[in-house]
Amino acid sequence: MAMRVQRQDIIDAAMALLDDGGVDGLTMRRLAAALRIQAPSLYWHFAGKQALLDAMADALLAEMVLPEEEMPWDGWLRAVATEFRRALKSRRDGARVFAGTFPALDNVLRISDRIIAKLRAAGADERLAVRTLFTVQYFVLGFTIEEQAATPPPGGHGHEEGEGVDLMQVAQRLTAEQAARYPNAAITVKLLASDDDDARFRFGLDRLIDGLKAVMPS
Amino acid sequence: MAMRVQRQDIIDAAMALLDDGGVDGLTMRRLAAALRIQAPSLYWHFAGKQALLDAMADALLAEMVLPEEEMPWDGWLRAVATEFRRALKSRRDGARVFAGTFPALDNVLRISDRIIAKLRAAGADERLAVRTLFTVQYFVLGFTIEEQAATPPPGGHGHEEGEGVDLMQVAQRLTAEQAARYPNAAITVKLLASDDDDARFRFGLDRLIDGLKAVMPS
DNA sequence: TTGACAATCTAACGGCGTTAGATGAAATCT
DNA sequence: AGATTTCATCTAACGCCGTTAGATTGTCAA
Repeated sequence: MAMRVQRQDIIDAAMALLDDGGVDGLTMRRLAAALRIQAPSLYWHFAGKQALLDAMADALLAEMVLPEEEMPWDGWLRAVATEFRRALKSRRDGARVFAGTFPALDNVLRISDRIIAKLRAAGADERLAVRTLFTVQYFVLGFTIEEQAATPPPGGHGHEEGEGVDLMQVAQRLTAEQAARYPNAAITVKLLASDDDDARFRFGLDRLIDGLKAVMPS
Repeated sequence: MAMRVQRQDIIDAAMALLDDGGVDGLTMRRLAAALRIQAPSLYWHFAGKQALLDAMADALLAEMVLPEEEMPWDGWLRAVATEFRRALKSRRDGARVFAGTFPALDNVLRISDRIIAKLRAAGADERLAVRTLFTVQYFVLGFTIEEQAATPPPGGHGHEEGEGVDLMQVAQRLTAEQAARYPNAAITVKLLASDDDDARFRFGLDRLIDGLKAVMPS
């Protein structure tokens, strides 16, 4: 007699399933099992798996809180980008889920709209505003995908040795020959593994926004 | 009696299969069929599909030609980034293939090494050089993934109506309600569909490198 | 000739997304 | 109250997928 499943229940369960198992462990059958129904029943609520993933991507953005309206555009944009990364990281493989979609869903539209409005209010024309939006988005998305692809240093309470790339392991597996031939690359891997992700993110974002400042009319 | 298949033959065939069918159409069975062998035979040459994809990602970079050594670092880096995008776009879904790997393979190491060397020669310390490298890489990768996810405007000789997102179609499917509530977002989709990809890429890349210039010692 | 090794084969396992069509439960209408 | 529609689920199955186990072939060296 269990209560019937609603669309939002499915999204919630899918998010939970995403957190353990990652996107590769998220299957329609497992999702159905978690909801105590059979897999084909999901297709009454969603046209297919992609539609579910689109809804999940949109749900990720629902958690975003936009900064106050009064800030100057550059600080505001930096805050939005930081919040975007936070939202993507709130679920395992969140960035990969988002990157695989092109959803014209409510939250995506809502946030895009706000960003464009802010930039236009700061004096940008349509094209500059749109290009700025997407440039920042590409950076954040690319950064976060790779950030989530690396298994966190051993602190991460229970990482199950599943998927993900262990940077330290990569560094050690470089053959002596490779390390000798490409010494800078060898250093890169080691340094990347020890660098602070938040600081790295801030570095790139600040460079980008610095560059954008130079072409904004204000 | 047909000649036995070599590792490189498999990579070549996989690249060809990637161009029609995309990454979703690239299966071990189809790849084997194209080579006139059975699917399990592939596992003698590659440990698994991921190893094949890693090799493909590395092969994408093999086509990169680095600019002359004498350029100033900023122009040189811009040229490398442009060439990186070109290499990713040389095959359908190339950016997605590359993004799904973390290969410590020869071409990746070789090119990383050259970039770090160039930045260090320009006065950057290790950390600045590494952060610069990855910041640019994230932008290019993010940009190109989304660029390749959009089906090109009707010019693209035979695009088979397969996967990919048609921006014009997205724009038209926005409900009147959505367009009314998020007018800036509606404009965004239309403008994005009509903007020139090369110019958009140059815009973001130039802003990024401008921002980097401000923190390079030189 | 005999062995070793490289490269392929057949057969199968378990899992996947998805479809077709029947079945039940709840709300709505007459 | 009974009939009908709509919502939500079910069973059964199809055609793929990546991958493994283990037998079999071809080729070259000792």
